[in-house]
Amino acid sequence: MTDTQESGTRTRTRQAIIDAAIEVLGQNPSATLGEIATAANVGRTTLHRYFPERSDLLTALSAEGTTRLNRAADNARLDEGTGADALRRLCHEYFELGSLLSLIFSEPQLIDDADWSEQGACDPGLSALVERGHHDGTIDPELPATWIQSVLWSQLYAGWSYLADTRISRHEALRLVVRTLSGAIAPKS
Amino acid sequence: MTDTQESGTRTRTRQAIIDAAIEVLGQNPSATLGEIATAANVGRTTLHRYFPERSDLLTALSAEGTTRLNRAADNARLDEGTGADALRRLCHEYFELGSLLSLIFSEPQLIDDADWSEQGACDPGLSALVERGHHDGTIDPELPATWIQSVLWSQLYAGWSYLADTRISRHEALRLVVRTLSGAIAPKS
DNA sequence: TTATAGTGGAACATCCATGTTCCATAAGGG
DNA sequence: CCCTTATGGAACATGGATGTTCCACTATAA
Repeated sequence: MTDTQESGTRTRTRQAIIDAAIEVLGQNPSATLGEIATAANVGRTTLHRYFPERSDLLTALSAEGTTRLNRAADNARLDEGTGADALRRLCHEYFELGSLLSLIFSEPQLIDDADWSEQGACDPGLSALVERGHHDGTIDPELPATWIQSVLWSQLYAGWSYLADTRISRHEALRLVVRTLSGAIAPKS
Repeated sequence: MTDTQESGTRTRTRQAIIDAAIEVLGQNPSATLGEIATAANVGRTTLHRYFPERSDLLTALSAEGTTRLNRAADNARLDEGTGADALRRLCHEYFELGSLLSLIFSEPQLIDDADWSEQGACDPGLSALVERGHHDGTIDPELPATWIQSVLWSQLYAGWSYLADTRISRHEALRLVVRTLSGAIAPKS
């Protein structure tokens, strides 16, 4: 490697741009590079200096998104407790991702690791979690893991939008999400 | 009025463009007018003849969407039976809207009647339905109507996407949606 | 068949996001 | 303090979507 290192200033600027991009693109996926630069308190020239093409920025967003997603999953300790409890923990962790939720939801192809996402597949950790839930009786056995993944994400997105649109507190929004998600996956009597 | 009438041919062409626009924009909200024209089997020139500007087409889509939405709500007979049953019927009807679901979900401002949507409000029919469900014990009283509306739409969207992404049948997708939605709104024991 | 309504393609102008270059200036490390 | 690094603005080029005009072609009705 020639220059694996980057100045502290550059690292900070780069991160500011990525953060701003997540916020802005999360609200409006077709936002302009100019808007992103403004949100990052940076000139459009500077943005191009770090990410020559729009696709370069998207690639960086993909990496950042994957990192945050994995960190959240780690924090949720998916292999502990019942399936339903693990899913609720994952829901809590993911909810903290904020605008990244909207971005991933509206531009799924940005993340979709080549790993899973192969037509009908899904996150392996989630898949195992659901399977466990099917057996320990905390997750409706009629619901496949892929569908539960869809429900989880759509509920998270709904909750985040709800939080943005109403006067509700973050805590209350999360409570609603977890409550409806819990009911959705619960085995039917 | 001078010419409230339009030739049969023109009416058909106009409708073909609107239908195509719903399909195409439902899949990709930033689709080109050229793509829409192609999908409608119509020249781009013709499209401009009916809708001089893009905004004119969007206005027409708004009207068409509202019409279909209202028709679906009528078919669901929201004032009959328990709140939960009425909501399930509405879910069935809305699911039939197909690509319109995606379009409304990704471009909510297209529909948002000035009527409701006023920060924290929602469809009055739905609101009444939920209130009824709160009292007849079929809908979790902790869930406000606005949140239930969010859940309904996000579930519908999830189900429609799921249908598009997997090899599942339309009927099976709807079954999953109704099943999870029913659990989500059910009063907790 | 003739006249009219409806259509589609080609060519053109325009706008806007994108990407590039250049330069003056500000910031930070030595 | 000085020199390198980093930045932001202005100006310009480019490409794609949009909107317009014009004309030839087709179908339909009289």
